Amino acid sequence: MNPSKKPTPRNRTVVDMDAIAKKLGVSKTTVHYALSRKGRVSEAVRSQILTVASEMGYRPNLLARSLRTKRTQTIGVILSSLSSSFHAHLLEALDHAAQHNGYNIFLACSYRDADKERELFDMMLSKGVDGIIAAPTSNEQHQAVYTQLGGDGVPIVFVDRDVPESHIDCVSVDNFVGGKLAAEHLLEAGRRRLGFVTMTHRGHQSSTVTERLNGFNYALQSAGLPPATVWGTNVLNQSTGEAVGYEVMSSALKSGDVPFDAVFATNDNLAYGAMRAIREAHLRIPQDIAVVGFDDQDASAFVEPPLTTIRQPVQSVGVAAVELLLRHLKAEPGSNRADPERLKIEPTLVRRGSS
Amino acid sequence: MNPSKKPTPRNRTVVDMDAIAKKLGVSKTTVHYALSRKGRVSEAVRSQILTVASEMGYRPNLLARSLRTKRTQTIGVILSSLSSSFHAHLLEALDHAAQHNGYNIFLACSYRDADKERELFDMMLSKGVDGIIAAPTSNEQHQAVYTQLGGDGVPIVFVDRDVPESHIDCVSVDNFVGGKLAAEHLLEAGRRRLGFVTMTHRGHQSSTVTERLNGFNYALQSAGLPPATVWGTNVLNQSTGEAVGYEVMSSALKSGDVPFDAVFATNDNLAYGAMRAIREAHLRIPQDIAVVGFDDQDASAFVEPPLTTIRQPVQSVGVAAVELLLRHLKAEPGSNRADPERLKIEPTLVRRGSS
DNA sequence: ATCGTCAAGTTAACCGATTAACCACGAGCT
DNA sequence: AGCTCGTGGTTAATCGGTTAACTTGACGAT
Repeated sequence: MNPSKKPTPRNRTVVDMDAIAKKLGVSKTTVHYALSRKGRVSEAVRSQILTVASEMGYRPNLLARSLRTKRTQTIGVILSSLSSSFHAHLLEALDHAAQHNGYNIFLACSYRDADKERELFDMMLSKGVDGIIAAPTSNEQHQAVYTQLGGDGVPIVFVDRDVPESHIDCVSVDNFVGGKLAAEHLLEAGRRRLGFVTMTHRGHQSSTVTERLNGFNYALQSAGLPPATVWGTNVLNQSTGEAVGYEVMSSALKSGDVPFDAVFATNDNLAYGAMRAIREAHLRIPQDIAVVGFDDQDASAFVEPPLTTIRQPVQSVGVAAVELLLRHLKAEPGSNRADPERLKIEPTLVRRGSS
Repeated sequence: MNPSKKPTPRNRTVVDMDAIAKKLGVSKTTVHYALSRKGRVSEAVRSQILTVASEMGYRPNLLARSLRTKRTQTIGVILSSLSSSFHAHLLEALDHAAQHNGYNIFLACSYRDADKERELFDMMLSKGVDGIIAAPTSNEQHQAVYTQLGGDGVPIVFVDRDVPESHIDCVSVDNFVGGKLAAEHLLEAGRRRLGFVTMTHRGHQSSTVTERLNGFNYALQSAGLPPATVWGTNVLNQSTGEAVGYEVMSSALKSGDVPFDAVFATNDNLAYGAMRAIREAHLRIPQDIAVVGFDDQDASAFVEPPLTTIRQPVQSVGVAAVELLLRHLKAEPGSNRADPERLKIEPTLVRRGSS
């Protein structure tokens, strides 16, 4: 505002506890005790220190504190993507829960690259996070993660994807049940020729998708039907789910005779794309083809027709993950590591117009 | 896997540089020089140190390093929301650009709370981030932020929202142009009775919305038309844009006679909701009411009808913000702070079926 | 008068990596 | 022999906050 008056006097010297101590003629320790209201400091001295500290604009150096106390009040979060609706909501839930408990988030995205993911684990441990919440990208590297956990006593919690072979706690949605719910719903509505729309990343199908498919087929089998036909494609670049769903469904419909009367997409984005392809083929939803998605994104109740979908309780997953991690942080000293805790949260079916 | 064999021998003692030094009978300094390939170390000793380090599973303590070097290779990111599509994509772009340049992200969400935002700035500075990228929530606190910048020489870059009164660099989308594009497009299509759909948070309208409205009205005025009617509502809780758009449009249409032949929504989510309300009122899009959104979210090309919208080049914003910040980090020593750099990135109109 | 106790501070040693400054030794030169 | 210089190291201080252990003086009890 006022360019003639510098915002702060060229204060090149750092305001640390020594600066405050010197100014008041006391020792650094006393300043520390006053600021942390812990040790024995007279009320008079304490209040002086407090005022001087705020006058000088003292700001504690958390790096120094953490170096000594071995606590950073920071939790590392590693996700395979940040832009998807699911991950975005998950991240917000994690941040919210963390902040609520006095922690902050150190974030990194692995972009579904298992090597990068491993690097990120190392990086986070080096930076001193108190714990890590990660959505593991692939299963191949569980061994390494497992070792890391044992190695430094930094608790880890997996979210979204489980790694059954590891000894690491996990909070995830019950994807098998989700797939089963979708199939049961479609069967109930009289559909018999069911398709499954999905995608793989660099040749890798995520375990969540596999579980959804297993649950889906389990329900079909229980009804005496053969497994669903899987329509999918592999993507390398970062194409959107919508585009993939559209492509996959378009080519499935191009064959001439419509091979199914219902499709289950492994996420809502794929479903949006599939729905457009169905419309463009002049077929009606749900009369000709029913569509069920997975996620229940905000938009799903508003597309045309409103999308029937399996709701993932993202919020709950995030909160549960943070709470689980925090429990470990409090228990701490080489605690008697019982069997890993595997929290499975139930998804629910949301019936709408598309089925 | 093999429970009888511990993953790592109960290695309670930390593996630090001293441990390596002792094991080889050299000094800590030599270890450091070997590891950082900087000082004078013979090839023989260096390779020994390297192997021993990896054998012992040495992992540098970056807290200690940062305390000494005053660099954390970390940039703080403060956003007002994490779950919205725009913020999610922005965050991914920031993370990607940061990682690409050897930095990592310390994340915190302000939840549109200016007080919390200020706390977060403090927290990040305390934790020693090298710079901060923030989407400022409100304009009231620019003064404080300005002071902080001058105070500790930690560079700050604003994204998304500008704070014209501050002396802080900013990368944002040109929202005025965005609004103008939307209006010009609708006028060109022969629409004359234009509505503007928006929402406020806890009574506060974000400056981006104001700019979009200004640009919109500017175009109307240039065409000799009166300003657009603004249809909006205030939200306190975290209701979705879709729900708000639906509510607002429903009540606008309830009046009986349709007061407009086109609406411009300040984001695509609002547009999705508005479109549903229009459909439910048995009006046709675009024949009866044309709809234009803002963002160009992934889903927008796939909803029915495909949504005409103003595309925000989120990717570019993120990359530009990181690069701008990095330039400051490299320039550093109390550099001659010229006028703040204000990068405005042009949005583009994406014509689709809804208009 | 003496000892114990306690409040109020102080000293100094960390935490682990970095870095300026210094040292020892051998080769090369005059 | 004496001097310089370069190589390959070492020592010790430092970053800023924390914490165990110690000091000092006052006061009460014995």
